[in-house]
Amino acid sequence: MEYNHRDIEARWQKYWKENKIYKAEVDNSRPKFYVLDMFPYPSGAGLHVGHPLGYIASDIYSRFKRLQGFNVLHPMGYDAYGLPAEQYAIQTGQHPEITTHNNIARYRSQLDKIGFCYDWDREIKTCDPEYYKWTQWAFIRMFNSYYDKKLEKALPISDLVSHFEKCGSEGVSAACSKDMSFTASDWSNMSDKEKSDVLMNYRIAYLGNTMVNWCPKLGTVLANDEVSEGVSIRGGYPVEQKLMYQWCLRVSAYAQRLLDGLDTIDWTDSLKETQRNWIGRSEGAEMIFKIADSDVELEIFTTRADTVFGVTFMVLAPESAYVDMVTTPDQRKEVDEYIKSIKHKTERERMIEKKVTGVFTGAYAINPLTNEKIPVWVSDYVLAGYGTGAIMAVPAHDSRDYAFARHFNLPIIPLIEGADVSEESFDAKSGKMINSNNGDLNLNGLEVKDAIATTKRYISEKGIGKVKVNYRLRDAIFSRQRYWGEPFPVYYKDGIPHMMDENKLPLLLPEVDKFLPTETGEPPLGRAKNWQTEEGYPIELCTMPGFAGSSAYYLRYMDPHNDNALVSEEADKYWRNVDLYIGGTEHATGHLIYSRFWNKFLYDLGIVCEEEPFKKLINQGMIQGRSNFVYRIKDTNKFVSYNLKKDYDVTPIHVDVNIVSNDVLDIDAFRNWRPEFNDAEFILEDGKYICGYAVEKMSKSMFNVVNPDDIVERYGADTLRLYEMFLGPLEQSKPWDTNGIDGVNRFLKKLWGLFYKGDNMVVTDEQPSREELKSIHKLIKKVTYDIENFSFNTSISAFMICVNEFNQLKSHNREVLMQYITLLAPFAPHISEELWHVLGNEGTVCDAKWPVHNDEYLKEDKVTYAVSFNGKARYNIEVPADMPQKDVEEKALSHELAQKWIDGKTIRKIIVVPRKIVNIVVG
RNA sequence: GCUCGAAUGGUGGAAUGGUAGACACGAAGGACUUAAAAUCCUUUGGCCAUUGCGGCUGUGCGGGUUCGAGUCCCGCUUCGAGUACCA
Repeated sequence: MEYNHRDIEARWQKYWKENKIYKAEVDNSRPKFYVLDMFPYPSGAGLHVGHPLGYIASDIYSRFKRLQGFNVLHPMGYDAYGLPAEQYAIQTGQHPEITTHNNIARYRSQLDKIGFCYDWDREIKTCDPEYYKWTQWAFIRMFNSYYDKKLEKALPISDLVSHFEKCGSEGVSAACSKDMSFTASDWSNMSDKEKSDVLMNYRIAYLGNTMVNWCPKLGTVLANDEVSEGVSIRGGYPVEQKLMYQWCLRVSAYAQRLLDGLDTIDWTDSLKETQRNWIGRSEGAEMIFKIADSDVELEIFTTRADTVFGVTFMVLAPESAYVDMVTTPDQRKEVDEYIKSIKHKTERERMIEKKVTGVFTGAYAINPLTNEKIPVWVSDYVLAGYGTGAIMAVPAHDSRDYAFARHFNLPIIPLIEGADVSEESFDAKSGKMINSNNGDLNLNGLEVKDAIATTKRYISEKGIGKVKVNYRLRDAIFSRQRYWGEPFPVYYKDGIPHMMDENKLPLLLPEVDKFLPTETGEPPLGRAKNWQTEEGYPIELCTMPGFAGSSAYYLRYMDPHNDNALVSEEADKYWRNVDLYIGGTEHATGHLIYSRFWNKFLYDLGIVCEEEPFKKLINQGMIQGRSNFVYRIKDTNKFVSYNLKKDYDVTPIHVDVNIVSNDVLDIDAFRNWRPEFNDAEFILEDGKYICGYAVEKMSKSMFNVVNPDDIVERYGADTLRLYEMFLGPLEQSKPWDTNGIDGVNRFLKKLWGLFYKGDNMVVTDEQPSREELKSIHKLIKKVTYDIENFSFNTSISAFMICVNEFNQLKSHNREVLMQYITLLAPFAPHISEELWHVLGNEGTVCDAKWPVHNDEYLKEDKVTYAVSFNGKARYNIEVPADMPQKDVEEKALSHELAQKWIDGKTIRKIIVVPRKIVNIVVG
């Protein structure tokens, strides 16, 4: 019997599906293991061979854990809301739901062919009302909560209301947009609207006026992680800053916990570092600078409290509220003009120009340590969104302040010994302080580090500042002016937002005639008929962003059909959190922050029992495309082979990689590929046309997309799975190259050959030989170790070596082959399943037990030592494994070649590394 | 600019501080075949020697630690990823 992957794979996939082999249930008698893939956005292009890389890895690990006796939860679903479906809907009028469902069906059929062990009964789609009900529910809970900074957890907003009723804002330690101060009677005298506004300042999901990334081309707001270098990540359209009244999530309240939590989880250092940078904790001081001849006080944040003696001017962000407060009448016109000129520049333009601009406000501040009057300027290099939107400028020790001072001729005072500030600023945080003594506070001679601490202490005591920690992490903007997203469960009564009754969820996404904004510029939901509550109150027109649906999907998988809770207590207590999460790094500052935030919030509410959602995370590398080129001689239809092209004037042309094999062009296929190549002529080398190649992104336009379906059809899913893993280390990015796939396919055929010679089964039943046992136990040890370390490429090498050994030993032993098949089952489940039955087993290979190696079989009778002189290996000696060290040394020295390398010199030292090396030091 | 990561044959890549290049692809030669495919065998880092089967050299560059460094430490170069007026 031949190895026929088509028959085997189709048959077993059908069997697994019909018998629900991979169904997972809560089972308190067995330990759980939760393996999760980042669920895909089902794009119209379908899967290419790069997509399943991470899925194959997680599938191997899931099957491995299952064989080890764990109860494995391994689900899959779809992140179904997203811009492409909506853009497509705008162009074609087709409802995004239809597009999305078609794409999902396509993804599903592609995934099914690869033989994953997903429990498809747990499939979820974020656009399914049964699912997004819980996204809306979580939003309501966030609206009804505030964050207590002292207790470091979210609490019901009603607690805060009771506190206001009793004591006003006194003693409140809640995370808020801006500090507020009012008494209990102030509170009781407030109107409903005023109370609502005050509470908005504290809610975790709140409406706020925030500077947002507005993308005019997409007609919507974007979150910080959806923007890169001033353009939208999806589409690459310019993004500008705009003040808008938007729903936001108070992620910033969780900044410290998000930071601390990183120490408790097993993620790569680089990913943790990315999150740390994104959270951007900086310890410093907040200080007050009084404005001369005015009541206004400027509050600034600095990490360099030691440099106050060198502050020679202040700078305000153009958007700062301070600007209006301090600008003098005679400077008013100039300041207004400057701010206007900044406003209609996009973020991108500002960044590209990098020109020093600014304007004097006419006001002077007083340096609290020197009592000197220093000018207050406005400039766009100060950001409104960070700190207080105002800074103290120390040109000698900050390059931006330095550039500004140079440009506007402001004084520069060096504060660190030996710092030469004639050409550039001295930004280093080290050195001895100078010029820093006002009689009361003397920093001179101190190291920068100590000077910072001393100054902090001093300003706290004098009441001119306090120690403060700042975070770069912003609140997440949660409104999108789009159609294809979760509707907010919010209605407005007298202009005050109210949450809908949780029991009436889900609030279904309404139908609209077009997927565009209304004529009056309202979001597409403005087109929905009767978009109001039963009582006639209008419902929110924005929808939620893409990350809403993906923030808690891993919890829903635990209990996907529960209509009464996001996840039941029983399911949550059992499955707890994700033990292994596999996905790309691109979500480092988006999904992976939001999910952690969302989970921590639910943890505070007592809904989930683990504070971190993803215990271990592996980032699989990207699979790039490998494009092929043909070289057309200019102004002809003649193509010259790669190594001969230097003699001609040629234009490289992308050629479909599917008609190229090992860089050799299939000439007939090429002629048929496109009409203009029908009569193409070729200059060949050795009778072949060799193509050039380049590594590029995998995309249709480069003709380098390889579809997994084609590989499965030709070689089989098992070969695809093995080859994707064999390609290189999981976490490394690498180009797809179909050259070499024959190697793993050959391996499977060789394996098959251990069972069948022609049509005869050749499996034998005698006792396995010592060599066979040694070979298989070596493999058990290696493969177990490799899977645990995600070194799938090297374990496949080990499988190949073992098959070659069996072939040499002419080994067809049933017992040994059974173990081999079990080890291979995670990698190549179909052929393993088939051979498992060939060996006469019932059930499925999933019922097997993962073998454990026995060191007894790995013991050698004899050991080879490499004998080296001064570290340079010269010859080998073979000795009995249990030979004492002294005798090994003697044997090494008694070798016929020993004298040659000792060569009259004396032996200084002999180092014996057991079973490895004898190093003889001579000299 | 800052942070993190990487650099090993023609190619993808192996090497708990212990004989660098496992395994695979490709290439070359051979066997089988009328022929091709498939399969099997041999060779394959470089240089020299191959009627002496061995020698030298070699993991981006320069130092260091060590009996011994691809691996550890210091200083560079190049490439990749992330991030960026964050005070």
